[in-house]
Amino acid sequence: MPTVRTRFAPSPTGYMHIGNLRTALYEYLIARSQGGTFILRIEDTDAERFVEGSVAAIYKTLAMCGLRHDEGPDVGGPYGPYVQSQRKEIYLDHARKLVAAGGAYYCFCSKERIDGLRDACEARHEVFKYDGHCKEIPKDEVAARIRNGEACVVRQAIPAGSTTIHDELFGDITVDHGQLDENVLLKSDGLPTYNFANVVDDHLMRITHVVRGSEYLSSAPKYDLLYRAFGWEIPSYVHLPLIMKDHSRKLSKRHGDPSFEDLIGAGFLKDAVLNYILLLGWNPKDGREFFTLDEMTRAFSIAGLNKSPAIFDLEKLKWMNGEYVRKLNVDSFNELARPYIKQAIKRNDIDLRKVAALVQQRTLILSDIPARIDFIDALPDYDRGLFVNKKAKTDLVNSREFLKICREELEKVGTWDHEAIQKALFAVIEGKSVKANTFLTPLRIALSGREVTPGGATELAEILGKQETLARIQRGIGRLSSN
RNA sequence: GUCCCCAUCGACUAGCGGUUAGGUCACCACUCUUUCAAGGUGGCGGCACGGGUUCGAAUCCCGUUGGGGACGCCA
Repeated sequence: MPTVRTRFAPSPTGYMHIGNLRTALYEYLIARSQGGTFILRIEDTDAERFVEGSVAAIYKTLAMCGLRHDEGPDVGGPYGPYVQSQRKEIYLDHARKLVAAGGAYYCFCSKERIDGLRDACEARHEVFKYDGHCKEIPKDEVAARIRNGEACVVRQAIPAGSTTIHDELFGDITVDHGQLDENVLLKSDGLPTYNFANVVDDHLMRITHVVRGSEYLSSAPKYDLLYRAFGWEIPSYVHLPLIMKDHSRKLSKRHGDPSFEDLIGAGFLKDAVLNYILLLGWNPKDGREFFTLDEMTRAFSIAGLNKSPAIFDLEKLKWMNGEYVRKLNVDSFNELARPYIKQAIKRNDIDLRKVAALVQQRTLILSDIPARIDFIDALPDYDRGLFVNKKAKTDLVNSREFLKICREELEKVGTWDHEAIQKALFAVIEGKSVKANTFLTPLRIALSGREVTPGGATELAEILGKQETLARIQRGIGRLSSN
């Protein structure tokens, strides 16, 4: 059995879409799970849609996600070049061979004529198909017209009959050739269309598993016809279900849906994103949900792929991201969260590592961090109504009393660390037969001006420092004393 | 419109003739707690519909409905 070879073949037309990344991931996994080879090929045959910088984005994303390719434009390989715009001669040569073999023919129809045909069809509510106008031009006339420099394209010749393709996921699908259009394979600029370049390259690069989105499923019979006309072996097809925004719309940048770059920019972890999209169309059958790339490679099989489209659920991604954030070791989290923490905290007397330790346990996405901790920099204005909490059994009166006790006790604390603060306050709590919650809530409110905070009262006090803590307590007492 | 594909809780899914239809997210309740999270416990909620086949259908077949995809000198 030949080794499995898959390829990721993106067009450099913009950012990395979630659907693209998932396709790349599955292609990588199909290859690696069977000890195979993963290839990167750039499909840049449409000069008009080329976007500067998108090839760099492709490299960056693949590298970031650990989807290392064995062959590609940047790393080379035995079947290069791996950029389609550099393979022009190869396509031209193969187009000639295909014409000679009867699988294609030259077409001299102008774009205007085709457009006219298309418009007429549309007016009659019919599906446009090329009318075969140039199909029967004699060979010597074709040669003469080409010699004269007349513009032409190469079209696929579709014989009568029907084709049954085999897909690893969808099984056998039979299509009558009457449904198939004789599409352009080689454009008048000499560059191939996807239909042609894909077949030629996949064959020449020895791709064993052609993995792509299910939007290509209905044109697969045309590719089979091409392989056959060349006398080539047909590869295995794996058409993947689409990723949807909701029941009726594809996930797409146009609708404002996030790209991979967007998600990373919003504070999602790449491991979480990769793990989440793994599960959008594939499952391990044993209920496991968390996978490192290595674990994915070991667990993956085509049998676990799903046929129906999956809706991208940002809520579940957030949950999963939170799980990943919590599992991060302290140093990694520190490094990742530091920019977000600095965004909220400008003071330089705050131990940012301690802030990070608090915030790590309750962060879903990194970009949520600043809003949770900005009270550390400056105490926000707050309503004294915050001191009234039914569950904690606090009200204006006992809050004021407890804050005064806090002030007294904390003033006496020498070395300002968490242990000392806790010791001082809990000594009072134990002596007063009051719940810790009741006693500490007023302090937490006074220190933060917030109902919800990362960390408890003692932890906030430690981070703020003695002076600031006492000042804020004083301010709380002031709030509670005025009428 | 034509052709192709798909169909289990709101979402992701397990199930491949006999299950009280299972898990995860979300939601709700309770619990734990120095707030909120996290954790723990429980709950809500589903086989699109109609025919077959079968002793027995979520599972197999047909149809209906719904949804998606394709129909470019785009990929």
